[in-house]
Amino acid sequence: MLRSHTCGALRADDVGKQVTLCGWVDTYRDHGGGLFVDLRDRYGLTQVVFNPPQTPDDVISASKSLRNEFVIKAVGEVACRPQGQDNPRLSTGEIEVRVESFEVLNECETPPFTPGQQEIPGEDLRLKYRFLDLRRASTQSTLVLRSHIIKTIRDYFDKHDFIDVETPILGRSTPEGARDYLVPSRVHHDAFYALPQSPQLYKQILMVAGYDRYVQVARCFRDEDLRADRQPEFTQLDMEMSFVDGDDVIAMIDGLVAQLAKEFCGIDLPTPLPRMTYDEAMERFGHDAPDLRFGMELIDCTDLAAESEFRVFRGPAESGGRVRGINAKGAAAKFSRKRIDELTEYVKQDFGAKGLAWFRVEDDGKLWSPISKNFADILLNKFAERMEAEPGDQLFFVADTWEVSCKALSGLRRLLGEELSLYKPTDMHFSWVVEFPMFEFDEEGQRWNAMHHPFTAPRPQDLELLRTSAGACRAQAYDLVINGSEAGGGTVRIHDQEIQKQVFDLLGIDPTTAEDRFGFLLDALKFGAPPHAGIALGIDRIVMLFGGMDNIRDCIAFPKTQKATDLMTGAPGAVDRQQLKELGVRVIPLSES
RNA sequence: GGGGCCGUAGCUCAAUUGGUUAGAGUACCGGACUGUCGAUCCGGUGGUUGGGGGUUCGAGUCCCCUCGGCCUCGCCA
Repeated sequence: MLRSHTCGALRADDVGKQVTLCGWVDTYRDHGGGLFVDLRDRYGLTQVVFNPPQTPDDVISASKSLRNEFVIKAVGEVACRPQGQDNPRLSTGEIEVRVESFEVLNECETPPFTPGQQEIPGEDLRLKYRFLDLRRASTQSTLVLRSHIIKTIRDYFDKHDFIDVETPILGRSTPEGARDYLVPSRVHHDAFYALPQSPQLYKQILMVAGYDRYVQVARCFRDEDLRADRQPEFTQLDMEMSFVDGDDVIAMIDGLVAQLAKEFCGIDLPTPLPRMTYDEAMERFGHDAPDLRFGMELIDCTDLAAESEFRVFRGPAESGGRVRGINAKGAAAKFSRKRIDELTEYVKQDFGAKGLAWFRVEDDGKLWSPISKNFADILLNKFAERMEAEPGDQLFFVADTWEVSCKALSGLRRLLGEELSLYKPTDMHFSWVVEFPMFEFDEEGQRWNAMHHPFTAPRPQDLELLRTSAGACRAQAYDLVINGSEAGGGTVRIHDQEIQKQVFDLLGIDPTTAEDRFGFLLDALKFGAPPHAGIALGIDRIVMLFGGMDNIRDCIAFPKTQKATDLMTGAPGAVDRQQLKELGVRVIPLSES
């Protein structure tokens, strides 16, 4: 060991000890006669002092060459700081190390930015020089948090008799779900592996194999466009249980979430966590992962809209659409016409809404709007009553198809919730959304798609609907929602071949295709598959939410940019012609593709 | 593929309606200073305003193309 202590270890108790510290020069203050260095490692900062009489003259003059981010080893005695010169902002602020000798372990070129500086550099620079960015205290504490969260999760499942089984990274492409990352096979011309989107099929196989409680911290890959909370490779806490139903899985995760909340937020979370059906979530919030840190629920006014002469409202109301509104309580003064125009543009551009209607509630309780002349007074009063409008409120309405009204209003609700500070940044809310639809209709392909995946079991009482009305069929599926983010999702799996066949049939997967794609799973189901269910949690998102971050890149050591590149390594990059030849792969020029 | 924001010194930012030699803080270099902790003080280096084209007497500023970063719709569970 080159060091006797870390830079976060020393306290007043250690005064008088001879110590050796190693670390990076976080800042230095040259006083001519002497020099102060804040020496940094991942445990903290300790002030090391190059000053007479403890520090010999030649050592002091040598110390003048120190610069930011030099790596040094300093030997000296721990001393109390002079009276009144404690630094209460440092945990080591009562002491300092008076240097007797030191060694530069490595110099540092003038860095593009320093981890100790006040301003955080642009994200592109941080990603290019990730090794510098990762030296910053805040990124280090995030990765420490991540490590601790994962340890808590692992311990929790270990305590509950789960076993950790690794599954392959090189697997087989399944056209379901997201776009696969492909890896060409050298040995087999014209054949490709796919990186796993999740270990879904393997964990079901493990259930058939009798490993009735499986868990894995699994890296997953999806070749889709990125978002603030989506990376092309990400980490799931994947688990599966046999001889259980959905409630058992939910209860198991409830226990885990309560422990995480206790340990990392200091919250005593009552369990079971609240549950809401998908249908209720869409009706009340317009979203399948509603942010329940605040209210401002969607209120249906379709019946009232149908009574109006206003075509914009009456049209959708009479043609199967919906007219719904949200009430921004007491916020009318905060919405300038310009801001309302921006919000209108937002719902139009992002969700295809035709517009955004709005009313201000006047002091006399009457609704006022540029469009209010289109409504009889008596009808306006009904709207006001339905919306629980009080003077000073601002109402927004979207009149459109059910789908557009959900998307536009939930988007608006999320935006306004943040803008109007309807919750504290430290608030945490955990809940479940359950009973998702089994299928969603793909308008383009004019066919049903699995909402989760094709092995999701329908609710027992909905088995009949598989034949009669697929759209109404609800799944034994459940999503964990934290602060309006989908933090995880799982299902009870089909273990009955007959039901599986029906589902495939509905999805338009014929027996030959099914056999070709999932034959191994169907085989396994024939050989004594126990009832099983499971879930996968998004570790990155959970760390992001627990750490109060708004961006998934900040809790991943080496994340990718929005265009899925790594600015540090330059990945993805061109490869040697010979490599391609071995793989039997030829690149089509961009102009031809 | 669509929409939006951004790109000026190593870094963080400023620059009036399109107007003279593009500034500040910090970093860096040199000097001063015996206790600082965002040290201070004095001096200095540092710019293809992301790149290309255009409009104009004149472009950091306006227009077009392009590259890059971020947010978002589509996509994705």
